[in-house]
Amino acid sequence: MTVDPTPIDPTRALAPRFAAALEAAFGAEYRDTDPLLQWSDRADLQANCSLGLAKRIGEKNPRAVAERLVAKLDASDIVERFEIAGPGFINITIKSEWLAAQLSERLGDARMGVAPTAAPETVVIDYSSPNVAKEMHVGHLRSTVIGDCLARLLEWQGHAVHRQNHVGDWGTPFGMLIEHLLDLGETRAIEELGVGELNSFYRAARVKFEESDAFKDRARKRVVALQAGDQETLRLWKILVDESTAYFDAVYKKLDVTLKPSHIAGESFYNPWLQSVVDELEEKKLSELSDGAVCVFPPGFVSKEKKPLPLIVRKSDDGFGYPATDLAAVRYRTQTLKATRMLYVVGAPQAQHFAMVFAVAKMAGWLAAPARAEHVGFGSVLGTDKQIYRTRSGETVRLVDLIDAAYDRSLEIVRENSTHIPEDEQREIAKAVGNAAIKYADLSSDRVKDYVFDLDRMVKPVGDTGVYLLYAHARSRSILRKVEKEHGLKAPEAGARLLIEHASEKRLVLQISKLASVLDEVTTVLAPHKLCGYLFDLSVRFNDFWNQCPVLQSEGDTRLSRLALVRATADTLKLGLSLLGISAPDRM
RNA sequence: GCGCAAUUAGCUCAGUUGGAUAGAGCGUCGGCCUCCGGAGCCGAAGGUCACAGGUUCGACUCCUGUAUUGCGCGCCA
Repeated sequence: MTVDPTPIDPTRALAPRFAAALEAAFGAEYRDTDPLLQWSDRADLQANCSLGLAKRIGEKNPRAVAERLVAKLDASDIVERFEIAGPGFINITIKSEWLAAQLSERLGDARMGVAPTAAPETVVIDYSSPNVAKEMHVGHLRSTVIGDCLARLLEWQGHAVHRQNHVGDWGTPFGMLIEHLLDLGETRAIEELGVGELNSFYRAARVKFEESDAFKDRARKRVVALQAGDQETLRLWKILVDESTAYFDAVYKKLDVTLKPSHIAGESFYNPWLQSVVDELEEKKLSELSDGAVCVFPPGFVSKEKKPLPLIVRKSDDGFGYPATDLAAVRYRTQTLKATRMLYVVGAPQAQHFAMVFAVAKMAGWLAAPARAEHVGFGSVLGTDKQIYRTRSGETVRLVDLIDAAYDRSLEIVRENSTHIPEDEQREIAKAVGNAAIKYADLSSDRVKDYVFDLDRMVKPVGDTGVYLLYAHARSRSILRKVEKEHGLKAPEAGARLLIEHASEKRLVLQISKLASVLDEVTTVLAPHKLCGYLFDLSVRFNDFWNQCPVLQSEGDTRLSRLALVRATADTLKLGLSLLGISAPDRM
């Protein structure tokens, strides 16, 4: 006995019925016409295809087209009634019994009836990418949160996901960083880095570099030694990398992010292949020498005065720039990791850079169908003054300070509202609340736009916030706990009888039924904010149901049925939140 | 100068492939506790979808132009 992999979603269940009706009414060539099924605020669903069809058929009256279509529709098991409205919209009311049966079958399923993808891929997600010996700041927040969400989603759908943390662990700054480390002494340097004092470490090195010619000279020589593979220099470099890795790991744990040290494949990782990238480009006659630098001029990219825009693969001083590293990474990911989909979760300003890298990679044959790469760009984090988010003194904000601030505010709120919960559990809840606040605020608006970071707003337990969703979830769990304790009733399992009687119950179940198609859309267009919107709507409908349909006070089949709805809601919220990277406590 | 993106209610944001009356949240005002958790719910006020043209049965959505803002544009990553 296998569970029907067809999702509960009535738009999917109806799609083949429409295809058949379109063929019956207008001929085989109309079978594949999109019925344009949409969720509707005037009915449960609406189909908008009649208006376009009328034109194609040459029928003047779209209402007549709708009538012919409805006459051929065989869906009485799913649909209670079709109504033709306005110029020819088909409004659809779904049978409550059908919805109930669909949901009942999937009750208690860990995937809420959503089947894994039929076409699993190997997906590389490049995200977070902090710099070694440098503080993580708000700029890393978005990449980390968005990338981690996409990684969870795609993995859950059944894809093989490779998380790739492309940390900045190579390049000229390491000359001055290593020399500064030597000045401090290894022990003290490790101490400083160990407690996360990366800002002051980096800044001190920078100041010396700018103020002292002697230091600058040492730094330059050190860079040469590093690139030449000098053992002692590499050992010192490794100290910086290891200390930073431990620091990043602590931040990820704090933020509840799935990145681990093993996911790090930084710039240095690609060093062995940089020359061969250049060689291969030269062999394929794709590159040319321009002012002493090895450049590729991908077609379609022009700078000022219509000059072709180069991707500088090797600089005139023979050093490799980041384009070389990025190209080596593309080649590694398609050829070694066998990725067919690559996501680069990097700020929107780098759109042109990635467009050029991908174009060159295609020219070189490193990025060929079915493999494709997508730059998952995102906007800047702004302060409430609409300027780039900074501290009052104008410095960039440390990511850890931000997380801590959210945690502190959350703890205040939890202490105020959850006096019945012991203190150690309050702290755990506050961690979840703080992370929910930060992540939901980041994920809930269209990622490509800038967003305003407003801690006061995001930790509020009211409104469209992560905390509101956690509360809805905790309320639902509270009922399930209570009914078990007071009445000895367990949460209903698959097959339980569901009675959808009240309008708010139907609205709730319809919302639950959308999960599969929402998740599909979210991973297709890489838009976590659509999942946020879905979960917010679900919470609103649940709270409405809560107010209108008493569970514990009801009896018999009604109570069991409502319990099932509570369980389905709780499970859906928990699942959806977990895919966003947010953990939902059972009580708060 | 060229290119990319953005512009929707006082504020922060949604708006599906071009579909009916452009939706939420916050804030404001007014209601709902003999009721499972009030961190909740319901209602009201609030809009020339930046502006001007165009495409069509129909435009927040597509096209052109203008304005404003942000970001890119050969050896920093």
